[in-house]
Amino acid sequence: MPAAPTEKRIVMLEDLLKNGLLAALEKFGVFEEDVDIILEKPRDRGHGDLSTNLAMVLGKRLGKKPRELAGEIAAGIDLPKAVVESVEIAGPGFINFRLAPAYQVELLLNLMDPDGALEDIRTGGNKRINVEFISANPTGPLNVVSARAGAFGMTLVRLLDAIGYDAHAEYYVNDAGRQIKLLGASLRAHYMQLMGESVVFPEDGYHGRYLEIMAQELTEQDAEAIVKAASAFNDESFQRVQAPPGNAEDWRKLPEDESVGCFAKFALMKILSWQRDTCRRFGLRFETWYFESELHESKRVERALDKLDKLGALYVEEDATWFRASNYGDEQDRVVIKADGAPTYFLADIAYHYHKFQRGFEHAIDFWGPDHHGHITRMQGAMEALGVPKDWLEVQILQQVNFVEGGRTVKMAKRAGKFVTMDELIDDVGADVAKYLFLTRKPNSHLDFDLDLAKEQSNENPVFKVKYAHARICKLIRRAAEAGIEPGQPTAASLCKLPDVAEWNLVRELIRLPQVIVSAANSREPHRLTGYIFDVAGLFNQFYQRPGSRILGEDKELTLARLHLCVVTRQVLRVVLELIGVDAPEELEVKV
RNA sequence: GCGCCCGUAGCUCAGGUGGAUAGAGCAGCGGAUUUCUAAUCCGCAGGCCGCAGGUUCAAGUCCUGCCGGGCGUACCA
Repeated sequence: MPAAPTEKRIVMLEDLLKNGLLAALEKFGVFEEDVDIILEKPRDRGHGDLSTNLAMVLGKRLGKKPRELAGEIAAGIDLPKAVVESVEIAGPGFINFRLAPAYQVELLLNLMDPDGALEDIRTGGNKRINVEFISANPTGPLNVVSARAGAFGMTLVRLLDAIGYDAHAEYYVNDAGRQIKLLGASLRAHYMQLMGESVVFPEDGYHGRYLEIMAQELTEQDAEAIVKAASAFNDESFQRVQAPPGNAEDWRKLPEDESVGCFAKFALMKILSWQRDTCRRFGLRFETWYFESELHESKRVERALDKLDKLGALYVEEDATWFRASNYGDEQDRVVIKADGAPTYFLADIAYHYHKFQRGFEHAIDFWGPDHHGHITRMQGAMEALGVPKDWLEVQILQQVNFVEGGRTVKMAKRAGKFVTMDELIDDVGADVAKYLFLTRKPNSHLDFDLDLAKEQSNENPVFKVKYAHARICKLIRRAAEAGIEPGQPTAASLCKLPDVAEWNLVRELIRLPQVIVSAANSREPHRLTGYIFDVAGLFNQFYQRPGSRILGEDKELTLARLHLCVVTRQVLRVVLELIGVDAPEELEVKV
């Protein structure tokens, strides 16, 4: 477990500059402990590669005009020319540093080196982090809201792995409680109706068309077919998914409670198989599918309750048992055992998260919908009460997705059975486009997803621009090979020969990759990745299209240098596309 | 009522720990091009960054109060 410094090479550069500045400050009687030197990347490239506001911060204290002070500091600074090409004064008193091209090239080559920049950012020490996302109720097909969660969760898992954590994707299945009974009763009612019996459809039952279809199937399936369907769940995560004995006719004849249970079991089995397949289609890989029913059977729910009780975090009032959530910042206390003796969902959730902690995860990240944000405080409070470290559970709220079709918002309501399913989305726009578009917005902003636009597959779609840039580079390299030029691994000698501004603009963007990955991971904002490769693709296109100059030209050395730049660009695009789970094609068919 | 999120160009949105002239895509207008696959590139136009105060050398960014929109506020899950 190496205690690697964050972004080693970047830090080295910053230390170099800071030490240089500190040395220059000595004659003003300012020392390290007096000042916090901040180096930042200027927005405007004309202002160099790194910049400090030091003179403005110190101006007042030293009784000097910031701009003059900046000049004096800059004059006294001594830095190796191989790293810093120039130090300039600008604006109200900024000191701007411009990096030497050779140094930028070194950073660029690190991106190609397996032990280079991308290894330097692996600072997580292989700590295990649990990332739970989607966890949709198993009462219907996954809808598009889950698609956004899937795109985010999976990308965050890969990002955390990229910075050296051991991230673990998990899906929590709420296969217990009232809703499952309701699901079973709804399916049973549909089935009975098909068999010519008049039954009252359960109040608050599920009206989705998928249940009618499922009931229809049941009228045709025999016991063997049902068992066969269950056998699709032969992998370890799904051991709990079993077909009920017999066939639908047998279930119908059972006493109502048992009958509903059989129908529920069947519905659960079918729906889980849909959800699992949809996740696979979307490129989501869960290490664990965690079943709520297991929590109840293993008595973890009871044990969590006992533990809370022993710690004095519970009390009884009006026949219900309450958790003292208000002691932990919640507005009020919360019920864990209802007056009728049944545990609440909250209690099961406490047991679930406590077990997650006991399973050895050093940190847990949950993605929740906006309708659950009110639960964060009580959940964290319960963890705190159980002695779990305060920041152990982190909850990310993913704001709602509004689907717009024909200029109007499509309202989705699961119980009303009216929603766009994730499968439909994948069918219509493709998994890659959907993933990319979901990842263009930050998690806590509402997202308007224009279905018409996404389905159009027109050039308005940014994902095509990025894929196209990648394919174009592949084609260029193939072309070069046909002409007898094999670029091989890029070299410093060659890259230093790049003559154009457009090329160096691209270089400067490419070498940001490690920082972009680190910041996207730590801020839990994967949208920085899509923004970044969009910019990389744009800068590549500028380089590619610059007037009167081709990449494959007469001058062998120049051609090689530019091909090397292409190779690094391709590498960067690949790394990021892989992080967001989008394919990087070697070729794209151009649509007219 | 209370809590959370959002308010930036006509539209959809970016704008790490406060920095220099607030950016991009789309839509609009005008160009480039006999392609290394044009799903491209260049230019123009478009902004009281919701409003009002405050903090400071410096505020789209931080603080307070409003206004507007979304969501939540169960002995449901």
